[in-house]
Parts: sequence; structure tokens; C-alpha cells
Amino acid sequence: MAQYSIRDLAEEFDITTRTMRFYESEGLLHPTRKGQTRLYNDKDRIALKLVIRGKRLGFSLAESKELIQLYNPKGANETQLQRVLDKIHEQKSALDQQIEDIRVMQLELEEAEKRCLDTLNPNKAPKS
Amino acid sequence: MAQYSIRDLAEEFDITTRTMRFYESEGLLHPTRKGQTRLYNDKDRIALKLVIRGKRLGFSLAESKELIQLYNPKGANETQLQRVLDKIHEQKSALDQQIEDIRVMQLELEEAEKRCLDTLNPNKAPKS
DNA sequence: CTATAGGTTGACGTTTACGTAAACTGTAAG
DNA sequence: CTTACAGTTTACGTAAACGTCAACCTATAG
Repeated sequence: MAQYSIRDLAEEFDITTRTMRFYESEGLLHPTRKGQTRLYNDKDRIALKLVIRGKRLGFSLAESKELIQLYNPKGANETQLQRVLDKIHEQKSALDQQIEDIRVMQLELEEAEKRCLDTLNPNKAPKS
Repeated sequence: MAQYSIRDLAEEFDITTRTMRFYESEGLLHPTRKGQTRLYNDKDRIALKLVIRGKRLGFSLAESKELIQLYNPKGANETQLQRVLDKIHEQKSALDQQIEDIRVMQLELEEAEKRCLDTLNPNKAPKS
């Protein structure tokens, strides 16, 4: 298992070390310590990747934290696993909604683009 | 052109009237007044719809405001229109990135789901 | 006329997600 | 040894996006 310093990951994901310590204080990352220096492993790296991607999708840290927990439901009993499955389905629906939103936005941007082009170039047979 | 009260739109989009007044103070909405009461038209409604959808996609109000302006580049000269077109292309790229992020998340959720199901049901030929 | 419901403007409070600064420690280089 | 840098904690600051509350106006049903 690879080991990363706080700087390694901060640079890789283009965030500050402050942010990484903040994420730790929020329970999103769980580095070990060598002395008092933080040491991150691949699990932290993956969690961080989830958080960063989540941010691009407008997820709050709390939501990303849930996602991380969905990702490794270690030592969970059946009832808990069922709840995890429910959450997963919730998340999938939310993502479907997002895709639909994006589709609509893309269409609207296309139209806006056309309007712009028509204004710039009103010669191309605008209406018969 | 239809007219809406602040309550009409607040209920339609499930936000508070406080939020609508806040959006106005941020320059996202431009209702007229009947006396001192606000009156919204279809343009405001569309702007509001953009904002709400933007929020679901993690856009800030400032970003949504830009989107609104892209949507109706009234009285713009050629240079401005070209800038609008550039913005539109930026937005399209950003949306493409989001779709990619969502795709990856969906795959990861699929895997997480499988892991859950395997844990609940370890009988189905887990490895040959 | 009055009560009630909805509208208005401030002004201040709150949460999230960090930034910034101060003060300390550990380590490697010159 | 001292300089320099990277790491640490603690604490306070801040911007965004509203919520909450007070104090007011006004319209209309009873």
C-alpha cells in the first residue's frame, strides 16, 4: 500500500494542505501519524478523489462523506447493508436527475448559441 | 404575458419568498411593482428556472446569473456577442466534464451495489 | 372597525467550506 | 549552530446563500 504525504495529495488534487486538514477534522480522511506528521494511504486517496468529484457535481462535504461510507460498508449487518443499498439507489436517482438537468441545459445553450449566430449573421435564410 | 405573484413562483419552485427577494437583490430577478408589491413575468420565471436547475448542478448564483445573461444577449454588439459565444462554449465543456463525472460515479455506485449484494448473498458463484 | 393574511424593508444570525495568521516543532543543508 | 522549510495546532476571519425576526403597510372579509 502506497503512502502519501499531505503535500503529495494536495498537489495531485490541487487543493491546499489546509483543506486536507479540514477534511480530516470533518471525518472525511483518516491519515495515520508518523510522530505528528500525517501519512495518507490509498483509501484516503480514493476518498479524496470522491470528494473532489463530488464537489464538481455540487455535493456538500456531508454528502460526499455519505458516498465514501457507501463505498466501503465494512463490518455491516444485513439491516445496515439494506440501508446502504437504499442510499445507493437514492444517489443513482439523483444522478439521473442531474443528467437530465444537464441535457436540458445543453439544449438551451444550443439555442442561445443559435440566437447569437443569427444575430451576428442574419443573412442565412432566417425565415423562408 | 403572464403575471405571477411572489407566492406563485415561490410555491412553484418550492423556495421561500425570502429567497426570491434575495435573488432580486443579487440581480437575478427583475420584477416590476404594482404599488410596492412585486409582479413577475415569464422572463423572471425562466430565469428562476435556470437558477433552480443550476443549483441542482452545483452552480453558484453568480454562475447562474451569467447563464441568464447568456440566455438573452439583448442589445449586444459583435464583440460582446463573440464573448457570449465563448462563454457558451465554456459552459458546454463544463457540462461535458460533469457528465463524465456522473458517469464515473454511476459506475462506482454499481460496483458498490454489487459488493453489497455479494455480502448479502455470497452463494452465487462468487469466484468460479 | 378590526382582525387576519399577505406584502415590504432592514438588520442580524447561521451554516458551509475553507483562508489566514500566530506560534511551535522537527529535520535537512550549509 | 543557525537558517530554512515543511509540518503541526489553535484561533479567528470570511464569502455565499439564505433563515429569522421585528416593525411596518394594506387590503379585504366579517
